[in-house]
Amino acid sequence: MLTPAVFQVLLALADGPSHGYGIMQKVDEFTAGSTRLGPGTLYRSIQRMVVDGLIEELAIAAHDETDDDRRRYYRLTPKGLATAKTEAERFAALVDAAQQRRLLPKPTAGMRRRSAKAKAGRPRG
Amino acid sequence: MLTPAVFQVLLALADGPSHGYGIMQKVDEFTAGSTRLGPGTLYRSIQRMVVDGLIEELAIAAHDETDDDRRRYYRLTPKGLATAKTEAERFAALVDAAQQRRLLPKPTAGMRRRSAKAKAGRPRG
DNA sequence: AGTAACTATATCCACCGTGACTATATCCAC
DNA sequence: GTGGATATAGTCACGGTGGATATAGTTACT
Repeated sequence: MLTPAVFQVLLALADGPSHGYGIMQKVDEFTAGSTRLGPGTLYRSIQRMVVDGLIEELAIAAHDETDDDRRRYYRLTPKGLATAKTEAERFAALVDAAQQRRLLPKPTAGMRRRSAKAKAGRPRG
Repeated sequence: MLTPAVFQVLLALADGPSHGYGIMQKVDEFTAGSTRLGPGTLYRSIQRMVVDGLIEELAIAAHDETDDDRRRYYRLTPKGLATAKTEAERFAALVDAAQQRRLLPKPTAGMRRRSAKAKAGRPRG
């Protein structure tokens, strides 16, 4: 089982490569402030994840050498992506259990997911 | 933020009152073995939750005095129910984020994944 | 140019939840 | 009554978390 912080970092990086501070902000977004990822937890989690092969640091030239020198960019490894999927399924099972117990409204068709996007590119099958 | 163990106990009790060992088994069910709640964590969590007013112990007469004397039954308090709902929403937001990032298939209308076997779903992209 | 606020990474420490093991006792089947 | 499952509970080491702190580069404002 992943730690919450690790899962959140994986989720943030599933959008594309980012640096520590950027990860923090993304996590802030999709958790709507309900969970805050402090710097201590964040950077320690990143270090552990690199060691575990879930993420890898990008060379400076790989993103954009013109931006802030201090930034260190990371991206998901295939292993990290697979791990994120597995963990997401585990979470989905819990949410499912919560729905069955009426703790959450069951998702009805087209209800409150992001409404404005009619585009909806389906995951290519 | 709730600890994972506490949330699982709340989820188990959302089905109705149960005792410690029964809670353990229910958690085993809806997590499909992906998370195991050991006795140490379970009973300590229960104690904490009683103190915090999330659950309360039932008097023996309240359930069935004929069954196992050792069993101690618990049920959700209104506060526990509300807490479970809040936490479930937090989890749902994470699952939502995972879906938007293609880590999980999006639930399409009519395709309700309430049965556990829908797990694998579609061959990922 | 000076300075304040924000960006960015990193470490330290106390707290506490977890997991695994162990202990104890009761229930049920044989 | 013996054995295995049921049932509750305590102990202990491990480690993730949160918050504070440190340090320094960047940007905005005057």
